[in-house]
Amino acid sequence: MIGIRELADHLNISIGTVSRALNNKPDVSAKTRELVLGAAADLGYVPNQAGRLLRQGTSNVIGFILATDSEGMMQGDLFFVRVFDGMQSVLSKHGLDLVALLAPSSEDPMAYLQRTIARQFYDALVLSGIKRQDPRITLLSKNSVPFVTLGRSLTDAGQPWLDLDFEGMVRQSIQRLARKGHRRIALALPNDDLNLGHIMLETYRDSLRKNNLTFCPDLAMPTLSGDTAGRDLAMRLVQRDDPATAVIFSDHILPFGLYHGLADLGLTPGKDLAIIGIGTRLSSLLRPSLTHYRFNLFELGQRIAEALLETMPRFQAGTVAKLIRETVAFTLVEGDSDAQDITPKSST
Amino acid sequence: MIGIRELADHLNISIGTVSRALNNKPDVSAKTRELVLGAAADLGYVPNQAGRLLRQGTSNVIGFILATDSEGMMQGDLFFVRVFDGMQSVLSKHGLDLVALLAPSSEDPMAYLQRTIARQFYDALVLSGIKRQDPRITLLSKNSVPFVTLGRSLTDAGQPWLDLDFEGMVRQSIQRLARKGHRRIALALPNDDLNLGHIMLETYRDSLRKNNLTFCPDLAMPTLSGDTAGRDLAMRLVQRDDPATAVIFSDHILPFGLYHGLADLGLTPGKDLAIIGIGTRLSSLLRPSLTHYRFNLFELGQRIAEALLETMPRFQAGTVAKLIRETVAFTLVEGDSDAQDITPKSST
DNA sequence: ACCAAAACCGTAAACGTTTACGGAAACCTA
DNA sequence: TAGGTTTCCGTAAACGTTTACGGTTTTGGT
Repeated sequence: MIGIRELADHLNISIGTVSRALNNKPDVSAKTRELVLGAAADLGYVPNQAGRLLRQGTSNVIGFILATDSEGMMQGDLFFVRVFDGMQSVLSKHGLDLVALLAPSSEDPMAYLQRTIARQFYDALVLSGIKRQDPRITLLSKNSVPFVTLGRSLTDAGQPWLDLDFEGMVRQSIQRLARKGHRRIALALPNDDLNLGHIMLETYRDSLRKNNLTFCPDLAMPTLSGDTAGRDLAMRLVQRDDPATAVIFSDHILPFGLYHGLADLGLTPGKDLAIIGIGTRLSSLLRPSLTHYRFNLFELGQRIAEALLETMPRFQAGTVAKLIRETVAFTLVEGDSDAQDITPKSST
Repeated sequence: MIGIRELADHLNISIGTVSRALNNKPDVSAKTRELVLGAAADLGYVPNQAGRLLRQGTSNVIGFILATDSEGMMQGDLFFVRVFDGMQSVLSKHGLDLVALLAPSSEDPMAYLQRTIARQFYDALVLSGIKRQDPRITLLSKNSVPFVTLGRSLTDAGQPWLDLDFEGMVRQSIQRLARKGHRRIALALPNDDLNLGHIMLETYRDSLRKNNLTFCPDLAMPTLSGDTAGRDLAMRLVQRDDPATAVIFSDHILPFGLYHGLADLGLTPGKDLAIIGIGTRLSSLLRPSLTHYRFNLFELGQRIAEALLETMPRFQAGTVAKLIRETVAFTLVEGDSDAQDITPKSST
């Protein structure tokens, strides 16, 4: 492993000049610059990151802190892959690398984060699995670590955030369902300490009102995530005096369980219960086909990366940083799971 | 952010002593050690990793290089989460951290790896998505980076490897199927440049022979991964002169498409075609229930971590390193998808 | 040909650690 | 108490890089 010293000796040149040549600094002639770059390529020189990090306090590495929920199950599963790709497509243009940090399920998230930022390994961080109240945000802010959150929180440190447009999803779903005559539309809510649930609930109430539907508290149903949750939910939706005729959800695993829960009850999705919510590639495998929303995760990743760059002092040269806070749009994949119109015929 | 210098000044002590106290080195009295540790905790001192890395060339960080296949889709999806957790449960005991490296889909894997090891950020690496011939292995070996592969390869640098027991899976599946009268057992093979496919194929041939079944080349079927592949496969299996009566697979997504492919043809899994292969939690959602094998991923992670430690000079004090090369066992989850006995009745 | 300015380059300090080395103090033994 | 041993601690060098500073050479204008 060759260092800048050897490279300099090899060219009979000082290490200062070599460094300047490599880093596109001025005060070095075009000729020697070429020479240096050539030799660097030939000898396979790569700057040692430790030395650089120590000297200028910057590592060119961004950390993406993945949330692991209480069951030790990564939130999102196959969700993040495209997001990463999108981020990297932007970051690599600026010489930045991206790594994923998996908090051990055995360790307290705050302790882990503390340790991580104290190490000073990462130039910036992305926080996911944002809680409604999230002390991690204030911790990062206090230590003035550049960061972006994937998700919104009541804890606000003025940081940029990106999020998926769950409001839009709920609003549009309710409109679709209302138009087809649904009056009893249920909402499957995620873990209560995630802000997501609150956002959805609020949109749900508001949107019901706008469609002249009455809000019924027991139709806003807290739901576990995971494979068995869907079956449970199926029971809770239809085995009651006033069954729901439709359900909206935000967990892409849920419909799998839901479908089978209905099947066990002898019911058919889209006929006995309208189903609509967030999906992935996998969702296309359901029959009857699931009406669901997909997000452009690659684009989301790109946007996160851009927001990150804005937070890093290094990239704010001249231009005043604008605070990126936005939700990314979704596209509807129409299926049969909410196709049926159940409006009572006016002429009997 | 406080450094060792400040810590030393605060105690009117030299930085050398402070460093020794913190690192459990001898040559420091019990009294001052306590003092130092106390002050460090009070002032929230955490050693700067850059300085340490530069001085002693070790970062306490392990990199897990995740494979991204040609479609830019992470191989494994929700597969790796438990593996990570298992690794961390071991690594954290030795003060090591784990990060996941996602190779950008736009970059050549070799170039990425080259860059990564040149940076000298990681004390050891884990390689996944191992190819039958894998130049990455020789690259790491040449640069004498401690590493472990998750998967076997023909390219052998004497490194430790861990793998799932696909041989066992295939062997046991064939036994089960043969016992129930199946004569035409198909095998869904993954991407040809993965070693996995060759291993499976070899076991398949061998195992057929041992069960007095004839090997029929057109039943060893190359299969894409992804959601549509299952549907295609369904066609190819049954719409032919001599349909297969059973199929074995190693891709946990496949059965979802397979089930629907069969449904479209008016056929029922377990009745018209026996299905058995690798599964995950999600697999339990299929109906009729899927007979599948699950691996203890947490344990696999632990084992990988142990193998890693063996490769790191730091942890080889005294004991001679043993080369860990093993497959982890699986457990069978019995379902209905291969339950039916199709042995022709001898008495009509 | 002379001087000022510009262009280029070398020297050395600095980043925060760890650790080899030597010295001072304390302890033990005779 | 003298000498030797142990225990403890401070000093300074080293890791590989960037960068401020000053010096030398070249350039360009008169």
